[in-house]
Amino acid sequence: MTETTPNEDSEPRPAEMRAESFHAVREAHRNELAEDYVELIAELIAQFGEARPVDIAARMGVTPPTVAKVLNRLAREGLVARAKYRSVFLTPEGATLAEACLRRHEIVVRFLVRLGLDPETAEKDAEGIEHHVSERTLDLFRTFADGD
Amino acid sequence: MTETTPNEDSEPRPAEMRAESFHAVREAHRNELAEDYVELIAELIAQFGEARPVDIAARMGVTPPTVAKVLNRLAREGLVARAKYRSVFLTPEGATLAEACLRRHEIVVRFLVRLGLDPETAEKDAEGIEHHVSERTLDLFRTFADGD
DNA sequence: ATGACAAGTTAGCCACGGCTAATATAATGA
DNA sequence: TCATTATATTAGCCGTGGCTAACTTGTCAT
Repeated sequence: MTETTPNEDSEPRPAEMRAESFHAVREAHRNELAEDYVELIAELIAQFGEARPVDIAARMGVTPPTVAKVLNRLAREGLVARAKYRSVFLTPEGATLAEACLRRHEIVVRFLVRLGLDPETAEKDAEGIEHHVSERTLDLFRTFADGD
Repeated sequence: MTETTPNEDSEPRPAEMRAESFHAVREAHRNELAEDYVELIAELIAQFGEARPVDIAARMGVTPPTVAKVLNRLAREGLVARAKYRSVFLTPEGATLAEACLRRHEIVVRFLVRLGLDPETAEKDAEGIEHHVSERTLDLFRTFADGD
């Protein structure tokens, strides 16, 4: 069975097109955590004037050492600035990313609520969905949320 | 920093509620790859009568050794059955999971298309979104896709 | 029947993001 | 002040899922 060509009438998506989709998903996963952190940091700063690892940990639902590791990566990637044993701040790039994420998050939540979902579940689902929504889809979401 | 919600003194979500959301997302991620594989294997079997690692690799966009590793995990978890150097098959549990995934995938795609997205992008986005949609949201998607 | 090629596996590397335990620093209050 | 507590970091473990290189097995044609 070495045939690579399906002889059925229903046309399945070509293998390399599929591969592309999964590539995109893996790509999204790599950015996902960074976006969640940056978004959260922005919120904490807005709320408390600073973002402490202990607060990040509580809200992300992980332990402080995990936060430390991730923050190191974010710092390495230029999204976050920090001094040892001090609070975390966003670089300009980090702030830009955070803003974009917040906007996208808001759109997804509003969309889901408009669709009829309770705000609670909407928040939860949005957390997972927001990183996998293309620009085109986001536009459709926004339009729909804004009143169709 | 500007407020993220129209109401300035609106309560931010409690920390542990947020943590719960992120927990759910991480949980989803752990199942995600398994679901994608099982779904793909089901399709390959339907199409060719068997699922070969080399075909899985091509469609997942990864190398054969990666496929081998993941298949080992799936076998350990009882989703997949296999003999060395032979094709892969689904256990009853694997088949059940695959069926559920295919259904969900279909619903998400139909929903996105109904929203106005081109089928191509719909497929891509669905690949990422489908694993993060709660039952409640899926119901709403189905309803919207089916008529309205 | 055998030799060449395709396919599958194993070994071994890496980065990531979880964790616990131990340590270092900061902040607080008696 | 200084001892205690709270917070942050480091060290070190684990599983996962990428990869390449090397090896084994299967398949097919001659």
